[in-house]
Amino acid sequence: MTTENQELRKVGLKVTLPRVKILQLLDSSPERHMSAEDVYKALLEAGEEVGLATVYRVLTQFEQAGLVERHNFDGGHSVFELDSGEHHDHMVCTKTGKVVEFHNQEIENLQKKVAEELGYELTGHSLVLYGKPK
Amino acid sequence: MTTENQELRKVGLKVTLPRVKILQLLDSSPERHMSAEDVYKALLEAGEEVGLATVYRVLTQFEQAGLVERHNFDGGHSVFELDSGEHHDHMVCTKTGKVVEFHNQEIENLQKKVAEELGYELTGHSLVLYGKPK
DNA sequence: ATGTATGCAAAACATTTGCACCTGG
DNA sequence: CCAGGTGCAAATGTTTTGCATACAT
Repeated sequence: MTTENQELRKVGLKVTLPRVKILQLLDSSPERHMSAEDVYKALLEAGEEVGLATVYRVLTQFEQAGLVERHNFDGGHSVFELDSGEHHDHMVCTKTGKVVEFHNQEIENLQKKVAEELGYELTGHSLVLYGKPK
Repeated sequence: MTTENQELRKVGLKVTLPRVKILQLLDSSPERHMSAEDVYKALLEAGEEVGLATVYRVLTQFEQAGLVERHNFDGGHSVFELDSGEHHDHMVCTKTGKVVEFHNQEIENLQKKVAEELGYELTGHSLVLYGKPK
């Protein structure tokens, strides 16, 4: 029984071919941040027959199950990445579209402080930096 | 000569009815953050005949001219707000959806620092905090 | 077997664009 | 007058959905 199968069962999803293939792909791809289209094309190239609609459905299920995170970067489409369990933010190269992950505890702390000064308990945040290579 | 006309001329845009109306609306609306659809509906309700395509074109021109800022919050559509000249980020109340603006120079500085450590020149960023009232 | 998942095509959105007509300077 | 702006409808790109078929348990 593979790791993927166990992960799927753990979150209450039936073990089906598309789900296993997509999970494997996200796990093994050198590019951690993929759009639904990216996933779809990668599977086709690997000779797997999966419908684009299924890719969307599965990724959404994975998101709800906490297996992946969905990010709405600029550009009109969402990107997905396996939830590593370690929180991080993203920096997007405006030239190549490359996504770099980073974590800065100082920024995290300041966000919490800002929220509290405004009278809120911070429950989440989205931080994306855009820049060009220097 | 109204303030709106002057602003349009200043950025090199012809003074046309749709542009003036949209600028007035953004200036006077109690809700500073509006989608293209919001603007379109508000104008219709005010008895103004403007095409949705024109709203999009005008808002895009305003953005390029620096009159408004476009934000891609979660939810699949962009929201626009008049550029007050003072940069700020947003905190969204997860309970009421209310949007609060804030500015924190320390965070701004850290973002720049992070980008540079990653080898990029920071050209933009998107920071949205989510929280519930305490 | 049987309820769920899938694939396909069509629908649903938000946004953009082509084009004939209208308008501001 | 005439370059540029507008309205409409059609095109676009992304994501969702309806439905008949295929699959997991």
